[in-house]
Amino acid sequence: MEISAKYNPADIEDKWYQYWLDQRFFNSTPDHRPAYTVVIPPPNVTGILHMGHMLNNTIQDVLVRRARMQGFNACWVPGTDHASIATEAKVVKLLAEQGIPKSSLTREEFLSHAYAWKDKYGGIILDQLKKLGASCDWDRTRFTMEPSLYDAVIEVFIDLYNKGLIYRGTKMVNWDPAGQTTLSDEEVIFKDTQDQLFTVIYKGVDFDGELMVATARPETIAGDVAVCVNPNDERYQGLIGKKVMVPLIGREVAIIADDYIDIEFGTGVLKVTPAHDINDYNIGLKFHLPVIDTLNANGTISAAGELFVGEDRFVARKMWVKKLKEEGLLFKQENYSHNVGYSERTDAVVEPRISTQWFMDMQLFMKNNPEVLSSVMDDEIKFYPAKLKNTYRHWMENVKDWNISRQLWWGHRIPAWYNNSGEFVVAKTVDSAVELFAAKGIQVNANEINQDPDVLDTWFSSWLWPISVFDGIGKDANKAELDYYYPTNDLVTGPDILFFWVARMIMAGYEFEGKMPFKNVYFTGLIRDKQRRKMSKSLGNSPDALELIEKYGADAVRMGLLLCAPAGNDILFDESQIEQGRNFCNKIWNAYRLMTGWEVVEHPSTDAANKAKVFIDSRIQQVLIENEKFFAEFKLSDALMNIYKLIWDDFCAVYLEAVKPPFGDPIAKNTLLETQIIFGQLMAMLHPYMPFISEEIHHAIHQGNPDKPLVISDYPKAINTLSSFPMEPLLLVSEIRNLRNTKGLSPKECIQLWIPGNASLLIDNASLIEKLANVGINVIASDGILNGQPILVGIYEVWCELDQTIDPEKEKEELNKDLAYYIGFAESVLKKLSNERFVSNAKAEVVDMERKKLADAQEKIALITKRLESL
RNA sequence: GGGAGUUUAGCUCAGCUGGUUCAGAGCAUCUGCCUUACAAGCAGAGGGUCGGGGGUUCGAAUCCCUCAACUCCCA
Repeated sequence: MEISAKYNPADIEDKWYQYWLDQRFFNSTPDHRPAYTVVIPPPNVTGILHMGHMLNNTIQDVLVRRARMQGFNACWVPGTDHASIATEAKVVKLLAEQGIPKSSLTREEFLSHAYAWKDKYGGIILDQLKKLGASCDWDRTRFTMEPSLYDAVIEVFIDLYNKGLIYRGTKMVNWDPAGQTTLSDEEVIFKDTQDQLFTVIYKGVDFDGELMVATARPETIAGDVAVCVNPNDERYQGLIGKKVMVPLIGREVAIIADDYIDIEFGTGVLKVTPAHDINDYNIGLKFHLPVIDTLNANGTISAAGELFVGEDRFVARKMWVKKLKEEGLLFKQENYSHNVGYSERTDAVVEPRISTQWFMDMQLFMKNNPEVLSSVMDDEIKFYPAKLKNTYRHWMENVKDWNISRQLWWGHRIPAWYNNSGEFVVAKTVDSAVELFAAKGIQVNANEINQDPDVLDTWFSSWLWPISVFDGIGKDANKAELDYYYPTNDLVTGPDILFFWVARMIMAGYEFEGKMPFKNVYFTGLIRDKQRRKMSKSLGNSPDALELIEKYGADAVRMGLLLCAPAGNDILFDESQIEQGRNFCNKIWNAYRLMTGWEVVEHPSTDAANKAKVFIDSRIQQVLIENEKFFAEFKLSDALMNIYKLIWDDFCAVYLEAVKPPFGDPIAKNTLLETQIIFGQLMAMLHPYMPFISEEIHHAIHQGNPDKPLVISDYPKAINTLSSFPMEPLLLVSEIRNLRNTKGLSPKECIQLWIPGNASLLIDNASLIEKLANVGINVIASDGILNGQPILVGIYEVWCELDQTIDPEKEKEELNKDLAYYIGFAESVLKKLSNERFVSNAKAEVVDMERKKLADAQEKIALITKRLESL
């Protein structure tokens, strides 16, 4: 049967994935083995797979598959997040396109639309992850709004409220006029924005003259309740306490003084608008000023704004400017760049707004749970890369109360109940709410109280994820399962959700379980294009993830993504990396193809094959040892590169070439057997990275009937006792090939080589050298000198038969160059060694090493000198 | 405005607490090869004052100071 010279992943990947699923290899139930647990960062339920997901989930899969092969009870829990504001925004948009405004719908109607949307698109992304090879336990798939996880969120809210950690309060919050909801501080993205700074004239009421006030937001002038200067500002000393007229509005407001004012900024005069700026709000509190809210929830001017009522704030700004100009009240306008907050989800400019919302008391929370910070700082929870510890600490030490209520419908509804006079209780059901009212001495009927219409921040549910996926919250908690899988081992996620999610999972872990949620956090980088731009739809630089898999195969995509993905570094994506992955698959495929073509015969292995086996065994051990270290530090790219080189350079280029019989000849049965075992080991090492092709080869070399499929086979273990293979024989091979290249000799032409009798490292491996370099080896006396081309290998000088006469001048030139280098080198080492302070201060090993370096160099110098003399 | 980080070959990155001939890897490049596993390949080669300057040290890519450029986080 002819086997294709090109590896064809499409034939193979679906077959094995289905097989793994059918055999339930990804499923986990608690047993006697130690658990290895990963919870997936739940993607948005209606999301589709993009490059970031692929990177993130490939990393998780590598970790999970490796752990599974190492004998852990590996459990990777998949699932999706309801993504409150993101999903609601999508549904609202879709309905609007159908001509249905959200405001025309009842809560129930809207939710049924939202669920319909979720049922249609929900979980697509999980199926896409299967294409990637993700070895999740799909029976454990969870959704943050499914009943039990919903209940967990509600119970946690009630619990925290009863502990005094959640409160209802009125303060300035971030308002998203597009989503028409409040946001947490983390959901506000500050961006440098080009605006205009307007200098507006405020005429004096009880003094002659006027004040110049600089503002970027003239549309909020109607909300001015004072103007403020710095008490130390000489320009305005006489004016404090006097009054000015609010332009176009005609309200008289006082000139007050406060240290907060920056004398340097603008004109040194601030218009105080408590409803629309947090700093103004604080000044307002201090001076007991009224609050005039001139904006509606949707960002249009409210009746209190008096002018341009109903216009959007940005339209109104232009109208204000025009009108001020007309009235001669605009002194100047200039370009101005400053930071403006945007909604993470809707990208609308966020408005500061005074509002009554639910908050979590972070001060108290952190006081109750000091481990949240200390566990990370003390490396009980390890961050990779560790530099993010600083960021984490900084956030933790400055964290403000968490606004957890959202004016949305898609989410976990806040379990608070209000009576007609605005009093409230927090209870899971209306009945218990009635009882709680009664306990407070308030008699109400169930139909007299209303549940809070708002829902909770998405992150208020996902912060429970590592616990709630095991049903670990609440009185019916499945503690046995939780104790087995929790704390989870590794979390793989992006640094962009360090505060949103990682920090809060740590908080929830300690608050509700008294334990960390995970032991290690691996932060991936962002995927960017080759020009370091972020991937985005509008730039069109984001490749379709599934198309890539289709074109190159999942193994190739996985390898391409991981080749250059150290923790915390951005990935500069380029399709050529995936081509490298594909080429590697092809290389492996052809190694297999080579083996299938051999006829087998019962005779002993060749000596070259035996030597090659010693070589490859030692290399495998070396890589296993190195990779254990790499994995311990989450250096997955380095470990992969190590395996790549092991397979390509050591196995294919050296081992297979050495055991390969001459064309048409059969191979010794034992050699083939050993080759298959070695190939199998290599595939096992590769399997976490490239699961499909490794499984395919594993089955193929066992004639389709291995003891166990690779996915649950043992990961090869390092044996520390194996001695290493000397490098000299392969160096010599390389030198001979180089010589052939420079002299234009065909690789087919066998050339004779003379090796001195004391060069045991070379003589022991003569058969290997002969096979790889196509030479015939003759052993001569150690001090014999022959005609021909000398080659220096380590400290040995070997001679190569050449028909071509060599140019003595050129030869001398090269030898002199070498000589100069070694003499210089020896001198520097000698200088070091004759330095009293070096010998006394440096470690003994270092000094010994230097002595050996000197000895080797001197030997080489002698060799070169001898050669020069003979020319 | 505050904080963190980065700067090593054309590109992407390794080089841990200073000391293996330490200046490395992969890719790219160049040269020669259609050598019956693989041209998605084989063999070989050439690339760097380790951002600039200063200092500590017997010894600095590595530690300290300073300047410059870039990135991220927070307000």
